[in-house]
Amino acid sequence: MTALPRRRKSVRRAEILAAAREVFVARPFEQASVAEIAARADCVEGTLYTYFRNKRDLFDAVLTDAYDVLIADIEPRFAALDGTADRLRFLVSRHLQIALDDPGLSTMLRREARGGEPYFGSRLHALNRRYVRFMTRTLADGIERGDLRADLDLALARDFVFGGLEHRVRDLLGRGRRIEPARMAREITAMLLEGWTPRAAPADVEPLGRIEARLARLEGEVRARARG
Amino acid sequence: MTALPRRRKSVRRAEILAAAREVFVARPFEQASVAEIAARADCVEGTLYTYFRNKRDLFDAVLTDAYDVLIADIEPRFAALDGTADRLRFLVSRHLQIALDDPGLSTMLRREARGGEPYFGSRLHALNRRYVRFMTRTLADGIERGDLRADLDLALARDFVFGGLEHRVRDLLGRGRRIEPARMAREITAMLLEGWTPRAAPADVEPLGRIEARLARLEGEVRARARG
DNA sequence: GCATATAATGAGGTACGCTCATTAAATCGG
DNA sequence: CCGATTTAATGAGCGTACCTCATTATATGC
Repeated sequence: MTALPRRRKSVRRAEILAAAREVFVARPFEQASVAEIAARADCVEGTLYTYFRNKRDLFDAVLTDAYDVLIADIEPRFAALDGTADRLRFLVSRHLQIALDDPGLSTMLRREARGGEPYFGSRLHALNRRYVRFMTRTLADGIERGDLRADLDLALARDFVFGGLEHRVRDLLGRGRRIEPARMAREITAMLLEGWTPRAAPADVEPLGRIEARLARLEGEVRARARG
Repeated sequence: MTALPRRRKSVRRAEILAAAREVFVARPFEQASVAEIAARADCVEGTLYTYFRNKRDLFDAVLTDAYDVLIADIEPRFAALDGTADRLRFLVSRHLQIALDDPGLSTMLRREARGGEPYFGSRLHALNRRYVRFMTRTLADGIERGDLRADLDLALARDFVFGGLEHRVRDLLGRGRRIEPARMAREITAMLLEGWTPRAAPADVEPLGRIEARLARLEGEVRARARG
Protein backbone atom coordinates (compact mmCIF):
# COMPACT_ATOMS: atom_id res chain seq x y z
CA MET A 1 0.00 0.00 0.00
CA THR A 2 1.79 3.09 1.25
CA ALA A 3 5.33 2.56 0.19
CA LEU A 4 8.11 4.08 2.22
CA PRO A 5 9.52 7.34 0.96
CA ARG A 6 11.98 6.64 -1.79
CA ARG A 7 15.64 7.26 -1.15
CA ARG A 8 18.62 7.99 -3.26
CA LYS A 9 19.73 4.74 -4.75
CA SER A 10 23.22 4.88 -3.31
CA VAL A 11 21.89 5.48 0.18
CA ARG A 12 19.58 2.50 0.00
CA ARG A 13 22.39 0.34 -1.25
CA ALA A 14 24.57 1.33 1.66
CA GLU A 15 21.77 0.67 4.13
CA ILE A 16 21.18 -2.80 2.75
CA LEU A 17 24.89 -3.51 2.77
CA ALA A 18 25.16 -2.47 6.40
CA ALA A 19 22.19 -4.63 7.36
CA ALA A 20 23.63 -7.54 5.43
CA ARG A 21 26.94 -7.20 7.18
CA GLU A 22 25.28 -7.32 10.58
CA VAL A 23 23.43 -10.48 9.69
CA PHE A 24 26.30 -12.26 7.93
CA VAL A 25 28.58 -11.50 10.84
CA ALA A 26 26.08 -13.00 13.27
CA ARG A 27 25.22 -16.11 11.25
CA PRO A 28 26.98 -18.21 8.63
CA PHE A 29 25.93 -17.60 5.06
CA GLU A 30 23.46 -20.43 4.74
CA GLN A 31 21.76 -19.65 8.01
CA ALA A 32 21.52 -15.93 7.40
CA SER A 33 18.11 -15.18 5.92
CA VAL A 34 17.38 -12.61 3.27
CA ALA A 35 14.19 -11.84 5.15
CA GLU A 36 16.16 -10.74 8.22
CA ILE A 37 18.47 -8.58 6.15
CA ALA A 38 15.50 -6.94 4.46
CA ALA A 39 13.82 -6.34 7.82
CA ARG A 40 16.94 -4.65 9.21
CA ALA A 41 17.21 -2.52 6.11
CA ASP A 42 13.53 -1.55 6.48
CA CYS A 43 12.36 -2.91 3.19
CA VAL A 44 10.85 -6.03 1.73
CA GLU A 45 12.82 -8.84 0.16
CA GLY A 46 11.87 -7.84 -3.34
CA THR A 47 13.55 -4.46 -2.96
CA LEU A 48 16.77 -6.13 -2.03
CA TYR A 49 16.86 -7.97 -5.32
CA THR A 50 16.79 -4.71 -7.28
CA TYR A 51 20.18 -3.88 -5.74
CA PHE A 52 21.83 -7.30 -5.69
CA ARG A 53 21.38 -10.22 -8.03
CA ASN A 54 21.09 -12.75 -5.24
CA LYS A 55 22.13 -13.56 -1.71
CA ARG A 56 25.62 -14.66 -2.74
CA ASP A 57 26.17 -11.44 -4.64
CA LEU A 58 25.16 -9.47 -1.56
CA PHE A 59 27.50 -11.49 0.57
CA ASP A 60 30.38 -10.93 -1.80
CA ALA A 61 29.71 -7.21 -1.68
CA VAL A 62 29.99 -7.29 2.11
CA LEU A 63 33.22 -9.27 1.95
CA THR A 64 34.62 -7.01 -0.73
CA ASP A 65 33.95 -3.94 1.41
CA ALA A 66 35.70 -5.50 4.36
CA TYR A 67 38.75 -6.39 2.29
CA ASP A 68 38.87 -2.92 0.80
CA VAL A 69 39.04 -1.26 4.20
CA LEU A 70 41.58 -3.77 5.45
CA ILE A 71 43.92 -3.39 2.52
CA ALA A 72 43.63 0.39 2.54
CA ASP A 73 44.70 0.33 6.18
CA ILE A 74 47.60 -2.04 5.68
CA GLU A 75 49.08 -0.64 2.49
CA PRO A 76 50.69 2.59 3.77
CA ARG A 77 51.82 1.09 7.05
CA PHE A 78 53.40 -1.86 5.30
CA ALA A 79 55.15 0.42 2.84
CA ALA A 80 56.83 2.20 5.75
CA LEU A 81 58.47 -1.01 6.98
CA ASP A 82 61.71 -2.38 5.65
CA GLY A 83 63.07 -5.26 7.69
CA THR A 84 61.80 -8.77 7.05
CA ALA A 85 61.16 -9.45 10.72
CA ASP A 86 59.38 -6.13 11.20
CA ARG A 87 57.18 -6.71 8.19
CA LEU A 88 56.33 -10.25 9.21
CA ARG A 89 55.54 -9.19 12.75
CA PHE A 90 53.35 -6.37 11.50
CA LEU A 91 51.37 -8.57 9.11
CA VAL A 92 50.77 -11.22 11.73
CA SER A 93 49.83 -8.63 14.31
CA ARG A 94 47.49 -6.86 11.92
CA HIS A 95 45.86 -10.15 10.99
CA LEU A 96 45.24 -10.94 14.64
CA GLN A 97 44.03 -7.41 15.28
CA ILE A 98 40.95 -8.12 13.17
CA ALA A 99 39.89 -10.75 15.64
CA LEU A 100 40.22 -8.22 18.43
CA ASP A 101 38.62 -5.23 16.73
CA ASP A 102 35.72 -7.09 15.17
CA PRO A 103 35.40 -10.71 16.26
CA GLY A 104 32.25 -11.13 14.21
CA LEU A 105 33.97 -10.08 11.03
CA SER A 106 36.94 -12.25 11.88
CA THR A 107 34.74 -15.28 12.37
CA MET A 108 32.96 -14.55 9.13
CA LEU A 109 36.18 -14.31 7.15
CA ARG A 110 37.44 -17.53 8.69
CA ARG A 111 34.13 -19.30 8.11
CA GLU A 112 33.59 -18.33 4.54
CA ALA A 113 37.05 -18.41 3.04
CA ARG A 114 35.83 -19.57 -0.28
CA GLY A 115 36.94 -22.35 -2.47
CA GLY A 116 33.63 -21.82 -4.20
CA GLU A 117 32.72 -22.02 -7.80
CA PRO A 118 32.90 -18.86 -9.87
CA TYR A 119 35.47 -17.54 -7.46
CA PHE A 120 38.59 -17.47 -9.57
CA GLY A 121 38.74 -14.25 -11.50
CA SER A 122 36.18 -12.57 -9.29
CA ARG A 123 36.76 -9.23 -7.60
CA LEU A 124 36.80 -11.05 -4.32
CA HIS A 125 39.52 -13.36 -5.53
CA ALA A 126 41.55 -10.39 -6.66
CA LEU A 127 41.22 -8.73 -3.26
CA ASN A 128 42.21 -11.88 -1.48
CA ARG A 129 45.27 -12.14 -3.66
CA ARG A 130 46.18 -8.54 -2.90
CA TYR A 131 45.89 -9.22 0.80
CA VAL A 132 48.01 -12.34 0.65
CA ARG A 133 50.59 -10.61 -1.51
CA PHE A 134 51.78 -8.52 1.43
CA MET A 135 52.97 -11.77 2.91
CA THR A 136 54.45 -13.34 -0.20
CA ARG A 137 56.31 -10.12 -0.96
CA THR A 138 57.71 -10.05 2.55
CA LEU A 139 58.91 -13.62 2.20
CA ALA A 140 60.33 -13.19 -1.30
CA ASP A 141 62.16 -9.99 -0.34
CA GLY A 142 63.40 -11.70 2.78
CA ILE A 143 65.00 -14.45 0.76
CA GLU A 144 66.51 -12.00 -1.68
CA ARG A 145 68.07 -9.98 1.13
CA GLY A 146 69.39 -13.05 2.81
CA ASP A 147 67.14 -12.61 5.85
CA LEU A 148 65.46 -15.91 5.07
CA ARG A 149 66.88 -19.25 4.02
CA ALA A 150 67.30 -19.46 0.28
CA ASP A 151 65.71 -22.90 0.17
CA LEU A 152 62.51 -21.77 1.91
CA ASP A 153 59.44 -22.83 -0.08
CA LEU A 154 57.47 -19.61 -0.50
CA ALA A 155 54.05 -21.13 -1.05
CA LEU A 156 54.56 -23.59 1.77
CA ALA A 157 55.62 -20.87 4.18
CA ARG A 158 52.74 -18.64 3.17
CA ASP A 159 50.20 -21.42 3.69
CA PHE A 160 51.63 -22.26 7.10
CA VAL A 161 51.46 -18.65 8.24
CA PHE A 162 47.85 -18.08 7.26
CA GLY A 163 46.70 -21.59 8.08
CA GLY A 164 48.37 -21.46 11.43
CA LEU A 165 46.90 -18.07 12.27
CA GLU A 166 43.46 -19.29 11.25
CA HIS A 167 43.62 -22.30 13.53
CA ARG A 168 45.16 -20.33 16.36
CA VAL A 169 42.43 -17.70 16.30
CA ARG A 170 39.70 -20.32 16.03
CA ASP A 171 41.11 -22.20 18.97
CA LEU A 172 41.56 -19.15 21.17
CA LEU A 173 38.21 -17.53 20.39
CA GLY A 174 36.58 -20.94 20.61
CA ARG A 175 37.59 -21.31 24.22
CA GLY A 176 36.87 -17.73 25.07
CA ARG A 177 40.49 -16.66 25.39
CA ARG A 178 41.48 -13.08 24.69
CA ILE A 179 43.64 -12.21 21.72
CA GLU A 180 46.70 -10.02 22.31
CA PRO A 181 47.94 -9.19 18.82
CA ALA A 182 51.24 -7.59 19.71
CA ARG A 183 52.44 -10.24 22.12
CA MET A 184 51.19 -13.13 20.02
CA ALA A 185 52.73 -11.65 16.89
CA ARG A 186 56.09 -11.49 18.63
CA GLU A 187 55.87 -15.11 19.75
CA ILE A 188 54.67 -16.42 16.40
CA THR A 189 57.15 -14.45 14.36
CA ALA A 190 59.94 -15.62 16.64
CA MET A 191 58.89 -19.23 16.18
CA LEU A 192 58.69 -18.92 12.43
CA LEU A 193 61.95 -17.03 11.98
CA GLU A 194 63.72 -19.50 14.20
CA GLY A 195 63.42 -21.98 11.38
CA TRP A 196 63.46 -19.66 8.43
CA THR A 197 66.52 -17.59 9.20
CA PRO A 198 69.70 -18.71 7.51
CA ARG A 199 72.08 -20.21 9.97
CA ALA A 200 75.58 -21.38 9.99
CA ALA A 201 75.20 -24.81 8.47
CA PRO A 202 76.55 -27.59 10.68
CA ALA A 203 79.59 -27.66 8.43
CA ASP A 204 80.16 -23.98 9.16
CA VAL A 205 80.01 -24.39 12.87
CA GLU A 206 82.47 -27.25 13.11
CA PRO A 207 85.44 -25.38 11.66
CA LEU A 208 85.18 -22.98 14.58
CA GLY A 209 87.18 -25.46 16.62
CA ARG A 210 89.86 -25.76 13.95
CA ILE A 211 90.00 -22.02 13.49
CA GLU A 212 90.50 -21.51 17.19
CA ALA A 213 93.23 -24.09 17.16
CA ARG A 214 95.07 -22.35 14.33
CA LEU A 215 94.62 -19.03 16.07
CA ALA A 216 96.07 -20.38 19.25
CA ARG A 217 99.06 -21.76 17.39
CA LEU A 218 99.62 -18.44 15.59
CA GLU A 219 99.33 -16.51 18.81
CA GLY A 220 101.82 -18.87 20.35
CA GLU A 221 104.31 -18.32 17.56
CA VAL A 222 103.87 -14.57 17.69
CA ARG A 223 104.38 -14.57 21.43
CA ALA A 224 107.46 -16.77 21.08
CA ARG A 225 108.91 -14.49 18.44
CA ALA A 226 108.22 -11.45 20.61
CA ARG A 227 110.23 -13.09 23.38
CA GLY A 228 112.91 -14.42 21.17
CA MET B 1 1.03 -47.93 -1.58
CA THR B 2 3.20 -51.00 -1.86
CA ALA B 3 6.03 -50.41 0.53
CA LEU B 4 9.40 -51.88 -0.18
CA PRO B 5 10.24 -55.12 1.60
CA ARG B 6 11.36 -54.38 5.11
CA ARG B 7 14.97 -54.88 6.00
CA ARG B 8 16.84 -55.52 9.17
CA LYS B 9 17.22 -52.21 10.86
CA SER B 10 20.99 -52.26 10.97
CA VAL B 11 21.21 -52.94 7.24
CA ARG B 12 18.97 -50.04 6.41
CA ARG B 13 20.96 -47.76 8.64
CA ALA B 14 24.16 -48.72 6.90
CA GLU B 15 22.60 -48.14 3.49
CA ILE B 16 21.41 -44.70 4.45
CA LEU B 17 24.78 -43.86 5.95
CA ALA B 18 26.56 -44.90 2.76
CA ALA B 19 24.19 -42.84 0.64
CA ALA B 20 24.64 -39.88 2.94
CA ARG B 21 28.40 -40.12 2.72
CA GLU B 22 28.28 -40.06 -1.08
CA VAL B 23 26.15 -36.95 -1.07
CA PHE B 24 27.98 -35.08 1.70
CA VAL B 25 31.28 -35.78 0.01
CA ALA B 26 29.97 -34.35 -3.25
CA ARG B 27 28.27 -31.27 -1.83
CA PRO B 28 28.74 -29.11 1.25
CA PHE B 29 26.35 -29.78 4.09
CA GLU B 30 23.90 -27.00 3.34
CA GLN B 31 23.70 -27.83 -0.33
CA ALA B 32 23.32 -31.56 0.15
CA SER B 33 19.63 -32.41 0.12
CA VAL B 34 17.95 -34.98 2.28
CA ALA B 35 15.81 -35.86 -0.74
CA GLU B 36 18.89 -36.90 -2.70
CA ILE B 37 20.20 -39.00 0.16
CA ALA B 38 16.84 -40.71 0.51
CA ALA B 39 16.69 -41.37 -3.23
CA ARG B 40 20.15 -42.97 -3.20
CA ALA B 41 19.17 -45.10 -0.23
CA ASP B 42 15.98 -46.14 -2.05
CA CYS B 43 13.55 -44.80 0.45
CA VAL B 44 11.52 -41.71 1.13
CA GLU B 45 12.60 -38.87 3.33
CA GLY B 46 10.31 -39.90 6.14
CA THR B 47 12.08 -43.23 6.51
CA LEU B 48 15.34 -41.47 6.95
CA TYR B 49 14.06 -39.62 9.97
CA THR B 50 13.27 -42.86 11.76
CA TYR B 51 16.99 -43.61 11.76
CA PHE B 52 18.44 -40.15 12.34
CA ARG B 53 16.98 -37.25 14.27
CA ASN B 54 17.80 -34.73 11.55
CA LYS B 55 20.18 -33.89 8.75
CA ARG B 56 22.91 -32.70 11.12
CA ASP B 57 22.70 -35.90 13.10
CA LEU B 58 23.09 -37.91 9.93
CA PHE B 59 26.06 -35.81 8.91
CA ASP B 60 27.71 -36.29 12.27
CA ALA B 61 27.25 -40.04 11.92
CA VAL B 62 29.08 -39.93 8.59
CA LEU B 63 31.89 -37.86 10.06
CA THR B 64 32.13 -40.10 13.08
CA ASP B 65 32.47 -43.17 10.90
CA ALA B 66 35.24 -41.54 8.91
CA TYR B 67 37.15 -40.58 12.05
CA ASP B 68 36.75 -44.07 13.47
CA VAL B 69 38.34 -45.69 10.46
CA LEU B 70 41.09 -43.09 10.34
CA ILE B 71 42.03 -43.41 13.99
CA ALA B 72 41.90 -47.20 13.87
CA ASP B 73 44.37 -47.07 11.00
CA ILE B 74 46.73 -44.62 12.64
CA GLU B 75 46.78 -45.99 16.17
CA PRO B 76 48.89 -49.16 15.69
CA ARG B 77 51.22 -47.61 13.15
CA PHE B 78 51.84 -44.63 15.38
CA ALA B 79 52.50 -46.85 18.36
CA ALA B 80 55.26 -48.56 16.43
CA LEU B 81 57.18 -45.31 15.95
CA ASP B 82 59.55 -43.83 18.46
CA GLY B 83 61.55 -40.93 17.15
CA THR B 84 60.04 -37.46 17.20
CA ALA B 85 60.95 -36.77 13.59
CA ASP B 86 59.60 -40.15 12.42
CA ARG B 87 56.34 -39.65 14.27
CA LEU B 88 55.89 -36.13 12.98
CA ARG B 89 56.67 -37.20 9.44
CA PHE B 90 54.24 -40.08 9.69
CA LEU B 91 51.38 -37.96 11.02
CA VAL B 92 51.87 -35.31 8.37
CA SER B 93 52.13 -37.90 5.66
CA ARG B 94 49.06 -39.79 6.88
CA HIS B 95 47.11 -36.55 7.03
CA LEU B 96 48.04 -35.76 3.47
CA GLN B 97 47.29 -39.30 2.39
CA ILE B 98 43.59 -38.71 3.03
CA ALA B 99 43.58 -36.09 0.32
CA LEU B 100 45.11 -38.58 -2.07
CA ASP B 101 43.02 -41.64 -1.15
CA ASP B 102 39.69 -39.88 -0.95
CA PRO B 103 39.75 -36.28 -2.09
CA GLY B 104 36.02 -35.96 -1.53
CA LEU B 105 36.30 -36.98 2.09
CA SER B 106 39.30 -34.73 2.51
CA THR B 107 37.40 -31.75 1.15
CA MET B 108 34.47 -32.56 3.37
CA LEU B 109 36.60 -32.72 6.50
CA ARG B 110 38.29 -29.47 5.62
CA ARG B 111 34.98 -27.79 4.78
CA GLU B 112 33.03 -28.80 7.79
CA ALA B 113 35.53 -28.69 10.63
CA ARG B 114 33.03 -27.61 13.18
CA GLY B 115 33.16 -24.89 15.70
CA GLY B 116 29.42 -25.35 15.90
CA GLU B 117 27.05 -25.27 18.78
CA PRO B 118 26.43 -28.45 20.73
CA TYR B 119 29.77 -29.67 19.55
CA PHE B 120 31.77 -29.67 22.75
CA GLY B 121 31.22 -32.90 24.57
CA SER B 122 29.85 -34.64 21.50
CA ARG B 123 31.19 -37.93 20.21
CA LEU B 124 32.52 -36.05 17.21
CA HIS B 125 34.41 -33.68 19.44
CA ALA B 126 35.89 -36.59 21.34
CA LEU B 127 37.05 -38.22 18.12
CA ASN B 128 38.59 -35.01 16.89
CA ARG B 129 40.48 -34.68 20.14
CA ARG B 130 41.72 -38.25 19.84
CA TYR B 131 42.96 -37.53 16.34
CA VAL B 132 44.74 -34.35 17.33
CA ARG B 133 46.24 -36.01 20.38
CA PHE B 134 48.61 -38.04 18.20
CA MET B 135 50.21 -34.75 17.32
CA THR B 136 50.23 -33.14 20.74
CA ARG B 137 51.70 -36.32 22.23
CA THR B 138 54.42 -36.32 19.60
CA LEU B 139 55.28 -32.74 20.40
CA ALA B 140 55.14 -33.14 24.18
CA ASP B 141 57.30 -36.27 24.07
CA GLY B 142 59.66 -34.50 21.72
CA ILE B 143 60.21 -31.72 24.21
CA GLU B 144 60.66 -34.14 27.06
CA ARG B 145 63.28 -36.10 25.15
CA GLY B 146 65.09 -32.97 24.14
CA ASP B 147 64.30 -33.47 20.46
CA LEU B 148 62.36 -30.22 20.46
CA ARG B 149 63.12 -26.85 21.98
CA ALA B 150 61.95 -26.65 25.56
CA ASP B 151 60.34 -23.27 24.98
CA LEU B 152 58.20 -24.46 22.09
CA ASP B 153 54.55 -23.52 22.63
CA LEU B 154 52.68 -26.80 22.21
CA ALA B 155 49.27 -25.39 21.30
CA LEU B 156 50.83 -22.91 18.93
CA ALA B 157 52.88 -25.57 17.20
CA ARG B 158 49.90 -27.91 16.94
CA ASP B 159 47.73 -25.20 15.39
CA PHE B 160 50.43 -24.29 12.89
CA VAL B 161 50.83 -27.89 11.78
CA PHE B 162 47.16 -28.57 11.19
CA GLY B 163 46.33 -25.10 9.95
CA GLY B 164 49.26 -25.16 7.59
CA LEU B 165 48.36 -28.58 6.23
CA GLU B 166 44.77 -27.48 5.74
CA HIS B 167 45.78 -24.44 3.72
CA ARG B 168 48.40 -26.35 1.79
CA VAL B 169 45.97 -29.05 0.72
CA ARG B 170 43.30 -26.53 -0.16
CA ASP B 171 45.75 -24.57 -2.27
CA LEU B 172 47.14 -27.62 -4.07
CA LEU B 173 43.83 -29.33 -4.74
CA GLY B 174 42.32 -25.97 -5.65
CA ARG B 175 44.75 -25.54 -8.50
CA GLY B 176 44.52 -29.17 -9.54
CA ARG B 177 47.98 -30.12 -8.35
CA ARG B 178 48.70 -33.66 -7.25
CA ILE B 179 49.47 -34.48 -3.65
CA GLU B 180 52.56 -36.56 -2.91
CA PRO B 181 52.26 -37.37 0.77
CA ALA B 182 55.70 -38.87 1.34
CA ARG B 183 57.70 -36.17 -0.39
CA MET B 184 55.60 -33.33 1.00
CA ALA B 185 55.76 -34.79 4.49
CA ARG B 186 59.55 -34.82 4.28
CA GLU B 187 59.69 -31.21 3.16
CA ILE B 188 57.18 -29.97 5.69
CA THR B 189 58.67 -31.86 8.59
CA ALA B 190 62.11 -30.59 7.66
CA MET B 191 60.85 -27.01 7.61
CA LEU B 192 59.14 -27.36 10.96
CA LEU B 193 61.97 -29.16 12.71
CA GLU B 194 64.43 -26.62 11.40
CA GLY B 195 62.92 -24.15 13.83
CA TRP B 196 61.82 -26.48 16.57
CA THR B 197 64.99 -28.44 17.12
CA PRO B 198 67.22 -27.22 19.92
CA ARG B 199 70.33 -25.56 18.60
CA ALA B 200 73.61 -24.35 19.83
CA ALA B 201 72.67 -21.29 21.81
CA PRO B 202 73.72 -17.88 20.46
CA ALA B 203 76.46 -17.97 23.09
CA ASP B 204 78.23 -20.56 20.94
CA VAL B 205 78.07 -18.42 17.87
CA GLU B 206 79.23 -15.33 19.64
CA PRO B 207 82.87 -16.48 19.97
CA LEU B 208 83.07 -15.59 16.27
CA GLY B 209 83.32 -11.98 17.40
CA ARG B 210 86.06 -12.75 19.85
CA ILE B 211 87.94 -14.77 17.25
CA GLU B 212 87.76 -11.91 14.80
CA ALA B 213 89.08 -9.59 17.45
CA ARG B 214 92.01 -11.88 18.20
CA LEU B 215 92.69 -12.27 14.48
CA ALA B 216 92.69 -8.54 13.95
CA ARG B 217 95.11 -8.03 16.84
CA LEU B 218 97.40 -10.72 15.48
CA GLU B 219 97.34 -9.28 11.98
CA GLY B 220 98.10 -5.89 13.39
CA GLU B 221 101.11 -7.22 15.29
CA VAL B 222 102.43 -9.19 12.31
CA ARG B 223 102.08 -6.15 10.07
CA ALA B 224 103.87 -3.95 12.59
CA ARG B 225 106.68 -6.46 12.91
CA ALA B 226 107.01 -6.74 9.11
CA ARG B 227 107.47 -3.00 8.93
CA GLY B 228 109.69 -2.69 11.93
C1' DG C 1 -4.27 -66.82 13.50
C1' DC C 2 -4.85 -62.97 16.06
C1' DA C 3 -2.42 -59.21 18.65
C1' DT C 4 1.40 -56.54 19.11
C1' DA C 5 5.47 -54.18 17.73
C1' DT C 6 7.90 -51.82 14.37
C1' DA C 7 9.53 -50.50 9.71
C1' DA C 8 7.98 -47.55 6.13
C1' DT C 9 5.16 -44.17 4.14
C1' DG C 10 3.72 -39.65 1.96
C1' DA C 11 0.86 -35.70 2.64
C1' DG C 12 1.45 -31.44 4.56
C1' DG C 13 3.58 -27.44 7.57
C1' DT C 14 6.86 -23.90 7.77
C1' DA C 15 10.59 -21.47 6.01
C1' DC C 16 13.65 -20.33 2.50
C1' DG C 17 15.53 -17.82 -1.95
C1' DC C 18 13.92 -15.67 -5.68
C1' DT C 19 10.70 -13.72 -9.74
C1' DC C 20 7.67 -10.61 -11.69
C1' DA C 21 3.62 -8.01 -12.72
C1' DT C 22 2.16 -4.06 -10.51
C1' DT C 23 2.19 0.33 -7.90
C1' DA C 24 3.94 4.61 -6.15
C1' DA C 25 7.13 8.22 -6.28
C1' DA C 26 10.33 11.20 -8.52
C1' DT C 27 11.73 13.62 -12.74
C1' DC C 28 11.17 16.16 -16.81
C1' DG C 29 9.33 18.50 -21.14
C1' DG C 30 6.37 21.93 -22.61
C1' DC D 1 1.72 23.29 -13.31
C1' DC D 2 0.39 19.10 -15.39
C1' DG D 3 0.76 14.93 -18.05
C1' DA D 4 4.33 11.52 -19.57
C1' DT D 5 8.18 8.85 -18.56
C1' DT D 6 11.44 6.75 -15.77
C1' DT D 7 12.58 4.23 -11.76
C1' DA D 8 12.35 2.78 -6.84
C1' DA D 9 9.55 -0.25 -4.25
C1' DT D 10 6.23 -3.68 -3.54
C1' DG D 11 4.13 -8.27 -2.13
C1' DA D 12 1.84 -12.23 -3.95
C1' DG D 13 3.38 -16.46 -5.38
C1' DC D 14 6.58 -20.32 -7.19
C1' DG D 15 9.68 -24.03 -6.30
C1' DT D 16 12.25 -26.35 -3.08
C1' DA D 17 14.19 -27.31 1.44
C1' DC D 18 13.84 -29.83 6.19
C1' DC D 19 11.03 -32.01 9.05
C1' DT D 20 6.49 -34.00 11.55
C1' DC D 21 3.02 -37.17 12.09
C1' DA D 22 -1.05 -39.84 11.42
C1' DT D 23 -1.41 -43.82 8.80
C1' DT D 24 -0.25 -48.19 6.46
C1' DA D 25 2.24 -52.41 5.76
C1' DT D 26 4.99 -55.97 7.39
C1' DA D 27 7.09 -58.91 10.61
C1' DT D 28 7.00 -61.15 15.16
C1' DG D 29 5.25 -63.43 19.45
C1' DC D 30 1.73 -66.11 21.87
